[in-house]
Amino acid sequence: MGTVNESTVNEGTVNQQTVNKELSVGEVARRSGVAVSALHFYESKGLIQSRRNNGNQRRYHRGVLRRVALIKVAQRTGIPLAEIADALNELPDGRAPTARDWQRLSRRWRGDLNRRIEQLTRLRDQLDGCIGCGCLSMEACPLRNPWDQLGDEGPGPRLLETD
Amino acid sequence: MGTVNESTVNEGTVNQQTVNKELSVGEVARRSGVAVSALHFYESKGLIQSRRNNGNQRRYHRGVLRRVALIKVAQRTGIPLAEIADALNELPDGRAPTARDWQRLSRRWRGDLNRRIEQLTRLRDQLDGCIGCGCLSMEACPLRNPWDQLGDEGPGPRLLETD
DNA sequence: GTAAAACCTCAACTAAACTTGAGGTCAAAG
DNA sequence: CTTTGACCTCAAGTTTAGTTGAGGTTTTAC
Repeated sequence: MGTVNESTVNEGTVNQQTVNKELSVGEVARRSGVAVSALHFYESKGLIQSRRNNGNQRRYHRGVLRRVALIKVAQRTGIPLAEIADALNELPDGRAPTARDWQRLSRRWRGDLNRRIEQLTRLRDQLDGCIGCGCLSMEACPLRNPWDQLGDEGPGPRLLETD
Repeated sequence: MGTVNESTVNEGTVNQQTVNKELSVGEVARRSGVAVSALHFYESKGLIQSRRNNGNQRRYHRGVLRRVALIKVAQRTGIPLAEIADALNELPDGRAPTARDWQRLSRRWRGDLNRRIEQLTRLRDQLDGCIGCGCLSMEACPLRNPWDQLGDEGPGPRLLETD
């Protein structure tokens, strides 16, 4: 064993470049714009999966491209890999994810993204007035103060910060 | 030498809690919400300065509170410490920074912040449509594709990503 | 059939932004 | 005056997100 050409194993009668062809790690890297080492890394963190061919090389289902795409998108929104992994692991295990599955993820992250955008927007709106005018004192300035989250009653004004 | 009480050295006739009093690292930590170790760290990176008293303990000018405030604000906008340090080092060296000085910093960071907000907003606007509808393929989806920056002509559409 | 390109594993390194700990000094309170 | 808490320095550890390199195997191309 070990000398059988993969294409003999994997392909039926169809052309090489067809839908069913599995992807090598290099191909995924090229097509996704993510380094091979990063793909290895993602796999080690459970973000993507691969099967191995006869020679122990990774072979990816085409769906991995979408997963990687999603990972990158989520990262751009500022979500850490661990959370992305959690979310991805809630995708159905056996079957390929449906549009509805992707939508659920999308909604989940959209919330985070919205919160992040709001936070930054609030920050921006205060930046001029606040730093500019010189009111940026530790106790009085809404831009400042570490009690970012509402709830535990920190001293001082978090009027704008946390509304 | 070494036994003189600091208050003898530093204070005039005025009450302890007055304007001129220098702050210990612990006080700065408490008032700024930043850990002592972080203040040490900031100092090592040139973000803040202190003088030392007789016993080699740090004593801070009150202005440090504003600097720390600014550092935290800038960090929230996603600016790395090294860049914050650069910006802060452009503040006047001898005199205390004026409102105008702070404004200059403010403007500088406001730009970054705006760009970041725009990026995230664009991302959000595409997230539903794009992930939701299932168009998230490596080649065609504007959410995806690594050529984030316009300029070098990557293959494929970056219409929405980079406009 | 051989050489180059691609892959494999595993360990170690990088960078940012700090934190923790050890071992020792200083200062404020009783 | 002594104890306790605040400080000091310096080295090492932590987390996130990977990259780099050594040493070895597989695939692909001529």
